[in-house]
Amino acid sequence: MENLFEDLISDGGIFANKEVLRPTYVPENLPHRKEQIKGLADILSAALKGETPSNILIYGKTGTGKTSTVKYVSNELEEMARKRDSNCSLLYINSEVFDTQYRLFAYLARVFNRRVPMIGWPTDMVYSEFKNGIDAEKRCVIVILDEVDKLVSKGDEALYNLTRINGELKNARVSLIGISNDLNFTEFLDPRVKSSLGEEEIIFPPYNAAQLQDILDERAEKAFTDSAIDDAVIPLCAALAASEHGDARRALDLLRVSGEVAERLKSKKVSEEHVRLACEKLEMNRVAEVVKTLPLQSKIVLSSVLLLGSERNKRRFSSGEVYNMYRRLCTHLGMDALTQRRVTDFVAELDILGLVNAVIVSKGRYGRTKEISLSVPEECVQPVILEDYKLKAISAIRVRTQSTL
DNA sequence: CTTCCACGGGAACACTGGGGTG
DNA sequence: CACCCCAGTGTTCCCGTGGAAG
Repeated sequence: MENLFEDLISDGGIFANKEVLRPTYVPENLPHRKEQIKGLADILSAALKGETPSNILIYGKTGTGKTSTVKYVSNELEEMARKRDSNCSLLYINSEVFDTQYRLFAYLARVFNRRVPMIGWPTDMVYSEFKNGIDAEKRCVIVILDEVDKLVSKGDEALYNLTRINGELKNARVSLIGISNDLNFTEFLDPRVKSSLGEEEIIFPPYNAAQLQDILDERAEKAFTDSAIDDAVIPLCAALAASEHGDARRALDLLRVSGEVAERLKSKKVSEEHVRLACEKLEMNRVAEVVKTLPLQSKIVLSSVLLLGSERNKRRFSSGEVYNMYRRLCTHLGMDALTQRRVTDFVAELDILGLVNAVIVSKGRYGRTKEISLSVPEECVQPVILEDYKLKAISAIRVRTQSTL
């Protein structure tokens, strides 16, 4: 009797090491980023000489290698610091996780062995705990704030304090590296913060198709077994990703999923067809993932658009229609409806997430609305929404409205 | 030019989960 | 223990505004 897993683990030998294709993997060679690596290293080398490096601001869209580059350079720097016995450390902080002033300082204070609760204290107290903690010995600390725009969206006080902290320290020195997806985010900053944080700027331009191809080639070498992929596969992945803002992460995902698809289809080789399937699958997953993590109210708003779509034979609806349907849904579900104002915010969010398309149109004499339409296939959204146990009752509405047609 | 309706910015408020103090 | 302080989040309230049909 053959074991159930026999087939599944004796892979067709497509992958040699799949980890290489994961976004968290930091390669030892980053193609087409020589300039940025050198720039970063030049600035940070000051830390090894016992000076304080300038603050750095790093710009670039998603998947342009910002995080990988910074991590790579940090590793090198830390290694050298260890060799030379200089007290210099780097702290990587994802500002999406520590997205408020309080949380950021509380985390930093904890890193320097101060006991600080994650909520409850006045912020200035947390701040001075952190300050005392870091100043306890002579050292140089480089704080890396990834996705720094997320932190700024809730006020720039945190950054303001961080950029001024050196003036209050006796022993330690702090420099900052801010990483941002948004090229314009400094516009909302206090000018003092802006000039201090942006002492040095490094830009990561999107990769073009040829560069993406180099990246993929390099990784594919390690990830796949010999001649497991068709010659056309990598150029295709590169081209598809390049058409979407040159996102290397996406290109790598595409390549990995293509391989997985081929594996599942028991194919010996990854072909162009597999890439196309992978592309669809990724898009489906993306939508499903986004919908799943939506807040409850937002799901209801989305359902309203969905229901309107199945009730009338239209695709675009005015915000009034959507809001009415939303109220109906809420009463049906036995929950309190939010105000129209609030719902417009949800619609705007859904718009940004790309689940819905909303355009402001002025109907002259008859005022102004947003025309809202679903911008992803219905069958991607519907099942995911019904997964939410609080929204099960929606399926009942659906049946009823259809039978009244 | 008026008129209409929802858009969307901003202030205010409510609530939560934690602190310290007497 | 009761009580008030604090940051953070989600919400409502208020209101000025845009812009084409009438």
